[in-house]
Amino acid sequence: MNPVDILCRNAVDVIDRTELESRLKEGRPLRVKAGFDPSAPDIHLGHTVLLRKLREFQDLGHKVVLLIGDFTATIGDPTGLTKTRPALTQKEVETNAKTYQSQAFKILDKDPKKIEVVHNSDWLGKMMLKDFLETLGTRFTVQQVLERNDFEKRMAENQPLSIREELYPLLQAQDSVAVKADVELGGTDQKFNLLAGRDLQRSLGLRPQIVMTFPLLVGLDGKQKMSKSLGNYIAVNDCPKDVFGKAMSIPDTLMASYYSLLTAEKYDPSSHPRDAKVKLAKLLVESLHGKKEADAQAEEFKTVFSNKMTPTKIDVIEVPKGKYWIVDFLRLYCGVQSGNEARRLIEQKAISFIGEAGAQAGYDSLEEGTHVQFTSKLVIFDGPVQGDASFEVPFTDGPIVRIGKKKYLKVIPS
RNA sequence: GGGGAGAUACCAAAGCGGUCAAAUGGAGCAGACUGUAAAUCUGCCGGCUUCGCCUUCGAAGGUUCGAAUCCUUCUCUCCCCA
Repeated sequence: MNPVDILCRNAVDVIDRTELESRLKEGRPLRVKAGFDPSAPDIHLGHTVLLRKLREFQDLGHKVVLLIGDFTATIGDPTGLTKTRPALTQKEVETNAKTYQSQAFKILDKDPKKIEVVHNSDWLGKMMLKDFLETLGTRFTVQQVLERNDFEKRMAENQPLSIREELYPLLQAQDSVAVKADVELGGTDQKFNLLAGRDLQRSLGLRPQIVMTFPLLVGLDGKQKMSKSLGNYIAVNDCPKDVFGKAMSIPDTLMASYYSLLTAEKYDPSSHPRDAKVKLAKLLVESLHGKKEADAQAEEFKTVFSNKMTPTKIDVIEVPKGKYWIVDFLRLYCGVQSGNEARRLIEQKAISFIGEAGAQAGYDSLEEGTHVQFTSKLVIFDGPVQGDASFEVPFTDGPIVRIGKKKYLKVIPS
């Protein structure tokens, strides 16, 4: 494949492709900009679609300008939102910005010749109101900005739209001028902002950047774009187990797009959906945590879900010696939100104690998989243990508490 | 500056004096089933050692035996006119 085809793979818009071709022929490293607003502490696979593309540019010898939008994050990109985005404090932004960079480097090439990390507070933070009004304020009209799809939508739905949000695209455009971008990448929802950069450069007599947009990765729910705030994401920093598990939970219909946007492999629609998904999950774990983890997770998944066996690695909880009422026990040590939540789980037979019983009263005769049942006032174990809502810690060998299908906790007396 | 509409649980949205811990949908959790933690179906979904009690319906006061529902002030949002 020639470089242009590689770079344009998966792209939705390339404005303009012939320009891109001719600029690639100039034989110098192009400055390829992509901006990320550190609005949440971690980045997810949705971001990696762009990061992977940036990496392709790097591999072809170009220079990535990774723009951390620490200034714009305090504004809040209104893209795709139907309501005002809460602005972050300077401090939150700073913390997030740090983690962003290290996470982005999981995908990007760290060679200083191939990357430049910049923060837009360096120029936007210093911009005087006068400069702003003269440079940006005269080059865009309100109508142009309001053309934007989501602004239009918000107006139509009588949702608030703050002036600050409205100015966001202008700031992003200014970023392109500041970093002298040859190319800027973004999600399809960024098209307007990216084009604003192109317009501004042109109107300032600079070479307009080439704009490339890429599909938004659909989140785990199969409906909305992957985003932190919707909770439908796989984070770059998720542990291997979560990456694998979350990947397995995507709807089948998403597999083709995940394959093409997140892996180098091709999706084979004729293969068994489960196998295809296992392969996908492995590839994703591998890209973030390495091959070894990927294989291990695949094995583990088979054990726990396909063969319905107890997982090999279980989180351990330390519980001080003493007697516990089962509801308190779940709430205090097992991460159950409230007493009512614990009751519900018990009623729904979601709680079981697995393992060799110790000699202590309360659960000594529990069989493997015994259910703990809750009736109006008393907690009654299914087995021979009667009417007592409590049980003892320590155990000679603590039981494994199983909550639902997924969560296992090994109790260790402390 | 003038006039109108609105603020309900994680989100959306009913309710408009007691039967409201608050309909319904989505999200979430659990269960059944399956090809997986897909899909589908079922149950749960403020808190509390729970036949009961406590705290919630923008905020603060007030009317009433009783308020998410009525009144007053305040805060915020939207629409129309200027």
